[in-house]
Amino acid sequence: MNDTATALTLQSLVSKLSYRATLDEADRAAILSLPFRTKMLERNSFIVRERERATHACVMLSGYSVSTKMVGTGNRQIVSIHMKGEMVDLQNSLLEIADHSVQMLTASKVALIARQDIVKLTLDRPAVGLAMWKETLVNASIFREWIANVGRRDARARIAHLLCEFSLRLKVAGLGENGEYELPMTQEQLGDATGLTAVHVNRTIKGLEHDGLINRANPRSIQIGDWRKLAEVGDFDSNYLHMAHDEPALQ
Amino acid sequence: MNDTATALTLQSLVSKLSYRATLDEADRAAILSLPFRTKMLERNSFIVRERERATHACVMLSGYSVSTKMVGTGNRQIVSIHMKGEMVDLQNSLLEIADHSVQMLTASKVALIARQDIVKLTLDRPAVGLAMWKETLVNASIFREWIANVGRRDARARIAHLLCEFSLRLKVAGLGENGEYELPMTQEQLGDATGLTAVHVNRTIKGLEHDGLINRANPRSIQIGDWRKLAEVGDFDSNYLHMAHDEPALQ
DNA sequence: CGTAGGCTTGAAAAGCGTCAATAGGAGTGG
DNA sequence: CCACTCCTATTGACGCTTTTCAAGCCTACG
Repeated sequence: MNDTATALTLQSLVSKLSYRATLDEADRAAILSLPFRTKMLERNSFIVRERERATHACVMLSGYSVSTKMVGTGNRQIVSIHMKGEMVDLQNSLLEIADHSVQMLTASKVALIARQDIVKLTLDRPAVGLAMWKETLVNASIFREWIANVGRRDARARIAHLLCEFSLRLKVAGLGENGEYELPMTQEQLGDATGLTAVHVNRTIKGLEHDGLINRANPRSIQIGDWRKLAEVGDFDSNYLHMAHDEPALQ
Repeated sequence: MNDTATALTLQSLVSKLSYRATLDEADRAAILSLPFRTKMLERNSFIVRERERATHACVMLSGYSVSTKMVGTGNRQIVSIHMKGEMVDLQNSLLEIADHSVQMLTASKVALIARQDIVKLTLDRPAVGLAMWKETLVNASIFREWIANVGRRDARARIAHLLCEFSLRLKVAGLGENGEYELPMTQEQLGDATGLTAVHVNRTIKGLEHDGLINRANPRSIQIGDWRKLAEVGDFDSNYLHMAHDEPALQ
């Protein structure tokens, strides 16, 4: 399972965890030697569904996925989006009963890691445990920002904020440059992420475009026309992403 | 500093961490011997403010506090509430620059623990690290539910949901019985937690009262008249709190 | 070339916010 | 103990943002 090809597979996880924590050689080696299996998942397929028992965490190797929750009225709320290199579903697997679903936005390749191997790694290499814990804390910080976004900003600011967040996170993931990127979601999904309807998302995006804050060659390709203004409209401050102070994406 | 009186101070933290994780005697002893100092904080005072450098985590020994974020328009969003026995501000202290403020709702006693002592404890006793990590994961789960609450439920459901959450959490903390408890916040603060205005919170609560879902001897004392209906209106399912299956509060 | 999913637009309704005024209660100082 | 003040709760009228419903369009893909 861990042949040369796949020995590099978890390198993206090592990089991710090294970003905010100090890991020594033994720590890195322990991560790379985690037992895992890769899996190709189709668009719209689920890694786990709310209320199911989750047994594996997974690392996104390509594509995008979202964490979602359904509410009583049948509406859906997207609570986070996951990109290449990110660990998904630690929450569900460590806490056993899933409190949310994880669904692919695009066809994606993932590496599955069993719950007990994560626990064992944490106990054997506490520095790695601390690093994963910090990742969880950063995710929690993003959740807090999303609560504020959905709770206290109007539609225009919510969308602008999300576009700014995407811009930075995609840049860090190597999926966009100069404020130019492909939106990873439909307008309906943008609505699910911002607590708006698809109709109103549409009107709001067109409004931002009309005002020159963004340009769109087609509905999904975003080019930020005026970062400063967009960030102002979206009340965006990258602090909550807890990126390194010398992060190139922040320059 | 750790005399007999204060040796029991962190017992509430031991209990909290033992709730979802397995800790042996050495683990418990290590937690109890954490260096700390206690502090009495006034109502409305801050433990830490957004963008400041946080150096200490703290354990709530009495009273209530909230984590808040300000948005551009001057509005405030409460992103979580903290009760007796809970660890606050791990996020801020481990990640260094605070992404939110923590403010007392009531006069409260807290125990302050230095960041480096938490890190050291994690590295020395990885099982304790795992336990604290799990607490962070549960908090993250609550954040996700709040995103869904604020994003996809109407005012009536939001308030009903929050009242249900309070009921369970206060019962677990020993601060309420039979769906009867004192609301730890004003209607303005309820609005900040649910993304509504104080005026609309007032109308909504009165609506719930009018329909017999709750009773109020005075504005702050809540008695849930019909738990089942209130939970239905609030689309409340306690799964996201990740309580033990045999938790008495769930019976 | 036909179909389905996503995008766009309009009109009307609903929910919630804003503004404004009043009332109640707890704490403070005289 | 009373008067005063501040904070919180309550209520009404009005307006605006966002939703809902409905229809048409575009584009990728079979």
